Amino acid sequence: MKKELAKTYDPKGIEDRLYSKWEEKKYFHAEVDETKKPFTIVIPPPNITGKLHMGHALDNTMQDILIRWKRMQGYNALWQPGTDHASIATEVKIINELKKEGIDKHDLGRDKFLERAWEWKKEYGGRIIQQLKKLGSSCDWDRERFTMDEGCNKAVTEVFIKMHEKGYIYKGSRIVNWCPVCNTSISDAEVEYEEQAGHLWHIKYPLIEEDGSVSTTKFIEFATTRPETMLGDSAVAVNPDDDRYKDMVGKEVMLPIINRKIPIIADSYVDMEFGTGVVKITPAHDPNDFEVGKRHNLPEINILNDDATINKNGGKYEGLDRYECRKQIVAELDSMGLLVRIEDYSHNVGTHDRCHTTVEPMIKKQWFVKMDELIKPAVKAVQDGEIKLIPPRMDKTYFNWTDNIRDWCISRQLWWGHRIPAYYCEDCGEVVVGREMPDKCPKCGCTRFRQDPDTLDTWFSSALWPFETLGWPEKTKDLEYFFPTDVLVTGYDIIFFWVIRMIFSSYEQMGTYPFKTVLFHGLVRDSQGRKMSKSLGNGIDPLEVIDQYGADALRLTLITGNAPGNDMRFYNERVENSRNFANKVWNASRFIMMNMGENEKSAIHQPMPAGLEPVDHWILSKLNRTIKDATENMDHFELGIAVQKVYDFIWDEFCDWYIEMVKPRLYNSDDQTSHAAAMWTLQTVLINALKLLHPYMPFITEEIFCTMQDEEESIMISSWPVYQEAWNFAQDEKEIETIKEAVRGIRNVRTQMNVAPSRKAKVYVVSEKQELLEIFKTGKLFFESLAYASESICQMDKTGIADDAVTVAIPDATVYIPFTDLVDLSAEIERLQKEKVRLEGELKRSRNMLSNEKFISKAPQAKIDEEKEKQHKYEQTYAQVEERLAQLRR
RNA sequence: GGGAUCUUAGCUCAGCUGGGAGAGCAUCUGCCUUACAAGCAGAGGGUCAUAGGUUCGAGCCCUAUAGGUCCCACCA
Repeated sequence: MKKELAKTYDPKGIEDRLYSKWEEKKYFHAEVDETKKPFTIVIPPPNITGKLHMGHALDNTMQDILIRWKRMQGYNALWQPGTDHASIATEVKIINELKKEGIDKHDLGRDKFLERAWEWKKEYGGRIIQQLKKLGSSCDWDRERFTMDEGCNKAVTEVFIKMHEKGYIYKGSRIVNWCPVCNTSISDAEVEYEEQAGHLWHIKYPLIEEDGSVSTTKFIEFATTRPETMLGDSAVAVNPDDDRYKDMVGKEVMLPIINRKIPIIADSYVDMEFGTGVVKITPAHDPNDFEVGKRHNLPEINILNDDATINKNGGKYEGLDRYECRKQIVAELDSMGLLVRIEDYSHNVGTHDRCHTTVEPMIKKQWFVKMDELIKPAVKAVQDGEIKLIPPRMDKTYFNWTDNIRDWCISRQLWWGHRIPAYYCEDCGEVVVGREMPDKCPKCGCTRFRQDPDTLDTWFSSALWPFETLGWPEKTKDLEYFFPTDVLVTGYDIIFFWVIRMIFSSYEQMGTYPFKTVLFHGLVRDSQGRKMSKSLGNGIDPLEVIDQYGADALRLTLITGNAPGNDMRFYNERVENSRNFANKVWNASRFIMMNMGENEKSAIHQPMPAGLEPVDHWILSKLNRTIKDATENMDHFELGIAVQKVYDFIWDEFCDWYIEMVKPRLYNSDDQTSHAAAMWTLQTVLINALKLLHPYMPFITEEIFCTMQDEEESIMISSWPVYQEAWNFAQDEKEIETIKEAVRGIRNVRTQMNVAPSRKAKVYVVSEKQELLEIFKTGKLFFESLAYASESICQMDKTGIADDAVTVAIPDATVYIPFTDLVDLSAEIERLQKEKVRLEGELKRSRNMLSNEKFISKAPQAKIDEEKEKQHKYEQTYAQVEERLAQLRR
């Protein structure tokens, strides 16, 4: 069979065609099959707001590699895909879209808003899926899910109810991070701290005298970064061990402006070293103060509305924005003589990671998940190694989270998301958690209910992803067969958001952990090591890279030279190298196909023919080792190392040596046996190498595989190569390495002596070891061709070799090349004489220069040194040339 | 403040359990040799951050120092 390939590999057209073929043939689809072992990966669902970025490309390439590899190994491989509703991210997008149309979300109303959101989902939800397909992802698209589809909604409701029944979900009053712009509470993890220049206002409050009057002489001084919160102060605190204030504890101060008497309390939270050692306590607007307030039973006075304007508790300041209020309060305190001084102060301010508004700590009624019990099995899983994190150092990050776990605030004041299945009795306020609106109130018997307006944190549904996608809460066959999944591939940045929550949710609901291994990757950064971001405009669009270089090149680039969990830099030169490699593979294949006879059957299922030569054994042996090593590396999730080995094998061993070595045999049709052996080996090695490469570069390998042979219809369902003893030829391997040494040595000599490529020399291999000479004799043809030798003569001693022969030492042997073979004697003498004259000229010039007093005294030292060095070099070369000339004239 | 991680060739990075210092790009020198110039053959270039220690032996283990990055917490 003889087929032609184009001269360079052009991925355009090929990729889409092959992907359609795979989809049509249902290769990605997995069904329960008890005769096979399952291998399951569940995709980290990309946001429906999303466009494929480099992080996705990396994440999904890694998953696809694992899935394709396991599929080839005979596993029933399922890659479960889907998308995430991403509540706040999507809601913000839609709000912005509405804003452009001049519509406010509240004017639109909840139902209409949700209609818009679903339209959004319909329009953009599929976009990223198309992009994943471009990458070559072999997901089972028949099973595509969405975190807010009916099944997931059922799962979420079920989990909420069960956890509520068990007491893990409760409604509580807590300080939450409140975003006044998004009008919602946000989790700790969504708060970004920014260093901001601010001020420290030193303020004093007057003490209350014994007789109840406000002192005009005694004050207590403290510092604050947020003077406006004084409106909600309910105490002033000092450290109980602080001698300076010991006698003041228990007394009261007068809160100015508001004119409220508040106590001076002692609490160890106060740091004596900081400022004056006094802190004002505002339980409703500071998390620490909240805790202090709880300990001392202080009133929690909320002074802010949800939009961060002052509420009625702020008295005359009601209605003002928090910053405007700050200004006015400072001014008023100043006018009262209570402002001591203002200090510049830079401190960390919490901001909302989506809109960068400064978050406001506020007391709110929210739904929480109690974490202390739930987290225990999640800790144990990693401690006991039941879940392996790769790289293992991620354990530390993991435990860092679990050790400092706080209850999880799961309610969000958003519309787009799973609505909380809690209902409030309109009459008595009784809370009923259930699958649907209750008929009547269990407490007062009335029938009027309203559902909790809040939705759940988007991670609540993501936490159930590994089992809800397989049918839970129904008891499905899929669930029984494919769950728990095998590997989770994700970025280390969402260990807490997602990984931990999946682990405890799965353990709680399923009684088992959701996966056995978590493979982490790092961030893809730009060429300068910066995060790729929209605001910097330094993002590289994976789709553009695919368009320019092909998906295979992109995939290879993302995997090569990167270790698990490490960040990587991305730049085009690296992609070019990958593209070049693709082209290399393409051309090697093209070469092999060009040499296949018109009606020659491919070697794919042919047994090893007789007459294989040592070179053939050598490359089979090398292939065998590559199969073993690469597979072992993949077993350990060392994808970068594995593919590097395949790359090196293909380029360095197969292309640069083996193909060159067999060329003489291919071009010479006299020896049919030798020719056939070479052809079989070429094809066998290529096909196996393609298979090793397929998970990394699925398109090009498939295209070549299908062009080359008709016996199998796709490489992606072919079998993964297996190491076999029959392909182990340690002796031949060693021998060929010796020949390579010799060839390299000869090439070196030729380069150093500047011998024209067209000039062929006689080569003598001299060794006392008869076996070694035999090896050179067997490899005669290719040895001569690689060493540019006209003839190679193997002998045990130096008889007949001229004295002027150039020597190349290799282990156990010496190679001699007659000098006159390499260089034309008279021409060389002529060249050397010319060189001698030139050097004499240079030396004269240099000597003149260095003996010139003006030059020595005025030129910069560097210049002089440089000239001296030059002179030295000339002198050396001159001596060499003279010696060489004398030698040649003899 | 706590933690993690990094510091290896000019650049970007591999280097798995301690024993050969490596790749790609860049540079220099030859080659358009009938698979590939997106290529071939060669070359130069590194006290593996610094200082100690453990070891027969350290890029790899330990301690300290310096610098970079990231995460967490956060003091009014």
